[in-house]
Parts: sequence; structure tokens; C-alpha cells
Amino acid sequence: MQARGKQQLRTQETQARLLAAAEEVFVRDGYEAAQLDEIAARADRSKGAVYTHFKSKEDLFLALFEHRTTSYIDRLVTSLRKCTDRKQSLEAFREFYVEVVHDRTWPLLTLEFKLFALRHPESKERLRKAFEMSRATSDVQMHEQLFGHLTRDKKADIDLSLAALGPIVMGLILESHFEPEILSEKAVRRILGRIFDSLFPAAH
Amino acid sequence: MQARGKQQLRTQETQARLLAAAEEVFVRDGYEAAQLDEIAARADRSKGAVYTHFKSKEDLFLALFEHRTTSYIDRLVTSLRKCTDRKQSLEAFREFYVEVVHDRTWPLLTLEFKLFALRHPESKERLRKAFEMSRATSDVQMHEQLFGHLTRDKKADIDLSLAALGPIVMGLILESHFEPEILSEKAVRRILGRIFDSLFPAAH
Amino acid sequence: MQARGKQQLRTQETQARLLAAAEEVFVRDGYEAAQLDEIAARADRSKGAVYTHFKSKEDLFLALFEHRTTSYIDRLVTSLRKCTDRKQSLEAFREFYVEVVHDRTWPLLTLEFKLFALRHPESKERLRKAFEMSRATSDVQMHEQLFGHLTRDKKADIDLSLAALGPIVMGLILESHFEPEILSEKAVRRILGRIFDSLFPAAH
Amino acid sequence: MQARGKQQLRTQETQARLLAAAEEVFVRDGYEAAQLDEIAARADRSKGAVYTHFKSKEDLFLALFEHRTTSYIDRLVTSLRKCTDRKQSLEAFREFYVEVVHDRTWPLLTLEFKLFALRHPESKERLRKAFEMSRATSDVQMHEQLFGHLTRDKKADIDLSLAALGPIVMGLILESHFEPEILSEKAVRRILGRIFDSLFPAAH
DNA sequence: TATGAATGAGAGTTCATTCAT
DNA sequence: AATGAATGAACTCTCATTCAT
Repeated sequence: MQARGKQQLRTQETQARLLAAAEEVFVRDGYEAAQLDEIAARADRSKGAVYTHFKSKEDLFLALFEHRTTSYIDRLVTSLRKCTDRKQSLEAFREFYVEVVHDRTWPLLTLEFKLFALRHPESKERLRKAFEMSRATSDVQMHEQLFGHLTRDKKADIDLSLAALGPIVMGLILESHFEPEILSEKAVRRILGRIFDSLFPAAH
Repeated sequence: MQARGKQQLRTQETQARLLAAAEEVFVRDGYEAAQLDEIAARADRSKGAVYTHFKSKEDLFLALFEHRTTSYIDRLVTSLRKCTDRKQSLEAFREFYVEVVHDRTWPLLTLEFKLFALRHPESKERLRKAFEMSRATSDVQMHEQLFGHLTRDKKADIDLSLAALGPIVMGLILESHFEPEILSEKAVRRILGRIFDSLFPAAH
Repeated sequence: MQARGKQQLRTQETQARLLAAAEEVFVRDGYEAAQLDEIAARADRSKGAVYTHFKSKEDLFLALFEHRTTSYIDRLVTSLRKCTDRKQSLEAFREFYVEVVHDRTWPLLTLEFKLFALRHPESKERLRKAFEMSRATSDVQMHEQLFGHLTRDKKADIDLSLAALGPIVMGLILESHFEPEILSEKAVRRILGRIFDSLFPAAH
Repeated sequence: MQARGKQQLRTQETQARLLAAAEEVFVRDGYEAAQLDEIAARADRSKGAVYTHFKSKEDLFLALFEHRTTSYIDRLVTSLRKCTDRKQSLEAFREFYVEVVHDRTWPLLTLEFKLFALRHPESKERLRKAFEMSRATSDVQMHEQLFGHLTRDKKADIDLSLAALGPIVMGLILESHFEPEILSEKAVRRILGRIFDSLFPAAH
């Protein structure tokens, strides 16, 4: 039993290491240019180990996506669970998006996933599942908490704004890599706040 | 003269064909996955012909970037030249960005360029030149026309909004590929308009 | 241990096969015209296997050079070690050079290395190391045994003759490929003997 | 007529330039690595011009060989024609070979031709013709002048020495590129003289 | 579970050669 | 005679994947 436990621990560690290494490399180089070789090396494992845990490069990439999406949503849900009224909730929601700016990795990773999905329709199914999970969580669970009960029209409007939020953050973060003087972290946060408020006017 | 002319024409046509084919393929597959083979085939030329006109895959990509940036700016400048007062100018500017939505290629291409620049610092110089050209044009020539004379603080604010506009469009277009039901062309246009107005409140 | 052993054995065999195949092909076609494809095929391995063992075509070529130089020197040293006095040593030395004629591969390979060195100054360093090894061995170890203690002038003279010996053999072997009727193996051996004696008169 | 003359002159000049450029590049890079592109550029002509004058890269190479062989023999014949007796002739002959050392290009070019012949049996025929021309000249015309009338045995011996002379020079020159300190021009000349005397003892 | 030698399809690139001008 | 854009075959090298250990 103990041996089994140790083994399992080792297995889990390897997987975690591989995922962490994969994230670094996929973000830095993009899916196509990323090399399994380097991912393995960064995880202090051999190339072959990757194939023990994942079926292929694509599988590793998608697994990473699922892994990160899950933890990303967890964070949001956790953050919202603490709120007691709608105003507070919306404030927390706003804060959450504005603070993403800190984590420059996540938006780039998301971007990479989106591009991948666009270019690999075969995998769209699997990606959609993870996306939906994120949407489902936010939609069902949060709509109520954040916006109360809405008319059909209002709801469509909110959904649109919700769908737009992520991509906007992504675009801004990417550009900030490119024009760091104009789009400083502070500036991005400011502009994001402004956009947020124009998309969810109720927030005030 | 005529002989030369014919030859030159052929040369120009080949280059134009290659650039057009390159755009299609680079947008569809991304820089890394794009194959010179296919680009050449789509241009009805041989792989070797690419190397008569461009030094490498990278060179072709950057040349495409320069080519498209130039024509993109031309369009904007042309559109603004027709305007007589500030209000009209801002309206035209707004329209221009909102209408980009039509051309689903340009945002994806821009995105690809940005990612390339991020991942190939060696080429940043050449890319920066083209980017600057775009910025220079808009900045110097348009600031006055669009926003009149501004205080230093106001100017910084406008610059920030200007820098943010493109990336936001890019993000939205990309996402619209992904969630076409929520982010329909109409919806994107609507939300873009709203964001535009929140970034440039003077527009009213 | 045994598992490792088997793996290692396979690795060594592959390397040996590749080197042997490389020798054949490089000698027959020359460095530039030699094709990795064929070398791999002759070694009953895939093209990719070459790159598991050598960094590049050039690396394979240089490795071959080092490998052959080493074994070549070993043979000479072994042959000289058996000798007890100077006369016998010189005789063995003479014999060694005259007998090279048998191995029509080595002189051509040497020629290819020399040409390569001439045309790839970047690699000269690595080649020089191997050359020096050969020179060092012969010089230090053999001078004494072959020629006794010499005055500085005499030594320079001997060094000159030593340096000339190899190239002369090389030239003759190459020409014998070309005019086999005149430069038969026997004829080459005869003329080589004559030249040897004129370069090292003390040999009698 | 004059126009024709001018045209022809231009043609001849182009050919001469191409041959000169070809020599430089073939010697420096070897047949395989030599690029028609660079040869043309060095001759201040375009790649296409090469094909106006020569059928192929190989044809250019062989034409160069014939051209150089011819002029090489001419020089030898001219030099011998001045001599009045056998002793003087042999001295001139000796001098001729020893002096080749000056022209570091010719031996390397010869080497390249030999290697080419070895590796392109199809072209051997054409090369042999040029070689034979050289041999014929020296043999028939010079044997008598240099060595007088010989017994069959003696003649075979002389032929052997004659055949060996060129390759030996070639080998030494090549090596001198490599070990210029030991095989200085002076040293090569000295050793060549010694070898010459051992091959043609009658020279004294 | 993990290794890494080996595979092999396929990529970008080069270059001798052709041909319309 | 000369040009140089275009061809296309062939090359070296890469890298995701497999498999014996």
C-alpha cells in the first residue's frame, strides 16, 4: 500500500512537473514551435516520460488547458463565494478581471488555446467541453448572484459583455508586451476598469 | 523598354501572388505551421520562386506585414482625408474600427505578427519600423484632426485609448470565430461601438 | 546492468556501423557529394540515427577523422614497439609507409581531410588537435627511437622529411588510381622506397 | 566586319573572365561546393552567361582543365626549346618542377581534376584526352631530349619517375598550406630538389 | 514508470539549369 | 550574347513518436 502510495506520488509529481513545464514552453514558444524535448528537460524527465502520461503533444496541450481552466474557474468561484450581496459580487468580479493583468501567462495561454481551437477543428470538441465548463459555472451560478434575475433581452446583453471581457483582456495584455511604455500595468488596469464599467453599467 | 516592362510586370505579379497566398496560409495556419510549399502552390509558382523574391520564410512573413500595414494605413488616411470637421473625423474613425469587423483576416494577421514579434526578438526591429509607421501616421497627422489640441495629460489618455483599440478589436474578432452565436458580427459591432464611446467620450 | 549493457552494445554497434559507412561514402564521393542518406542506408540505419550520434554531417566527418587517425597511429606505435634497435625501427618505419599502399582508402581519406581543413577554417581547430596527436606521438616518442639524439639542424631536416612523407604517399596513391598501368602497386612501392631512402639516408 | 570583330572580342573576353573566375572559385571551394553564381559574379557576368559559353558546370570545369593544361604544357615546352644539350634540358626540367611551388593554384587545381576524374568515370574520357596531350608532348618530344635513347627497361623506369613527379609536388604543396612553418616554400623547394635527384640520378 | 536510441515523414533551403525577353 | 526570374530535384536537419530495455 505504501509502495503504491509512493509510486502514485511520483506519478503525480511527474505529471505536475510536466504540466508546469509545458505551460512555460507553450506560452513562450507557441504550440507549434514548442518542443517536447524541452518540456521534458524542464520537468527533469525524459522525452519518453511525456508519453507515459499523455498520448501526444496535442493531448498534453489539451490536458494543460483543462487543468488551467479548472483552476482558473475555481479561483473565480472562490472569490465570489465570499460575497454577500450583489454589489459586492460585481465588485469582486470586476476586481478579478482587472487583476488578471498580474498573471501575464494566463492570457497568452488562453490565446494559444483559442488559436489552436481555430486551427484544429478536430479537437474543438474537447476544447469546447472545457470552455463550456467555464461558461456553465459562470453562467448558471453567477448570473443570479451578479445580475439578479434578468429579462431575456437584458440577459443576452450581459452574455455578450461577459463573452467579450476575456478576449479584451487578452488583447490588452498581448499589446502591453509590445508597448510597455504606453500600456503599463497601471494603464491597462485603468482602461480595463473603464471598459468594464461601460459593459456593466449596473456596477455602480 | 517594352521587354523590360513585360518582365517587370511578371515579377510584380509573382510577388503579389505570393503575398496574397502567404496571407491566406499564414492566417489560416499560423506562422509556424504554414508551409512554403502550399503558399507557392496557391500562387501557382514553385517553391523556389519564393526564394527569388524573399530571403526566407521569415522574410516573406515580414514583407507581408509591411505590405499590409502600409495598405491598412492608407485606407485609414484616405478615409479621414475626406472629413472636414472634427466631429465628422471622429465619426469616420469610429466607423473605420467598427467596420474592421468585416475583414476577419486583418485582425488575425495582426495577431500573428504580434505573436511573432514577441517570440522573435531578433526581428523586432524590422517589425517595430512598420508599427511605428502606423503609429506615426495616426499620431501626428490625426491627433490634431481628431482631437484638436490637447493638454499633455489628455494626450496621454488618448494615446492609451488609441493603443488599446486595435488589440481589443483583435480579441473580439478572434473570440467571434469561436462563439459566433453570441459574438455575431452585429453584436461585435455593437459592443465595439460602446467601447469606442467609452474610450473617446468626446465623440458625442 | 545487463539491460544497460545490451543497450550500450547496440549504441556502440550503431556508431561503428555509421563510421564505417561514412568512410566508404566519404572516400568514394568526397565530403560535399557524400549523402547522409546513403551513409545511413549502408549502416542499416535511418537518416535520423546519424543525428543521434553526430551533431551534423561535419561532425560525423570530423569524428571519422579522429577515429581513423587514432587507430592509424596505434598501428604505427604498435609496430615500432616491437623493435629493439634503431636500425630495426627505421626499417619498420619504412615498411609501414611503403605498406600503406595496400590500404588505398586511408590516403584518400587523409586527402579529403586536408582539403576540408583548407576550406573550413572554422573546423581547423578540431582537425589540428587530431593532427597534432599524430605528430606528437611520432615526434616525441619516435624521434629518439628512430633517429637518436640530433643536433638542432639535423632535427629540422628530419622533421621536414617526416612532414613530407605522408603527402607524397597520398599523391602517389591518388595518381595510381589514375594511371594504374604505370603506377602499379609494385611500382609505387619501389619508388616510395627510393624516396624514403633519399629522405632518410641514415636508414642504411 | 569590325562590329563582328568587336562582338567576338567581347565573347572572348567573357570566356576568359569566366575561366579565370572559375579557376579561383574551383580552387578555393572545390568542384562540388563551387557555385556558378559566384563564378559569374566574379566575372562580372550573370549566371546565364555561363550557359552561353559552357554546356554545364561540368563542362566549364573540364574546359578550364583543358585550357590550363594546354598553357601549362606550353610553358614547359617553351622552356625546354631554349636548351641545347641534354644536361641543360634536364636542368630546365628540374627547375620547372621545383618552381611550380610558386604557383600554389595549379597543384590544387590539378588535384581537383584528379579527384573529379576518379569520381566521374563518365568524364574520364575527356579528361584522359587532355592528360594524354600532356603526356604525349612530354613523352615523345622530351624523352629524347631529356634522356636520350633508352633501353626498354630504363624507359619504364623514367616513365615511372615522370608519372610520380607531379603527384609528389601536388602532395607537398597541399601539405605546405597546412604546415607552413615546416613546409615553407624554401623547404619544399629543397626537398623537391632532393627527390628529383633521386628519381633522375642522371641529372648530375 | 521511465529511458533514450531509433525512426521516418517532412520541413526550409540551395542551386544547377532553363527560357522568355 | 546576356539577363535573371523561375523551376524542381535534392539536400541537410528536425522532431513527434515508438519501443526494447
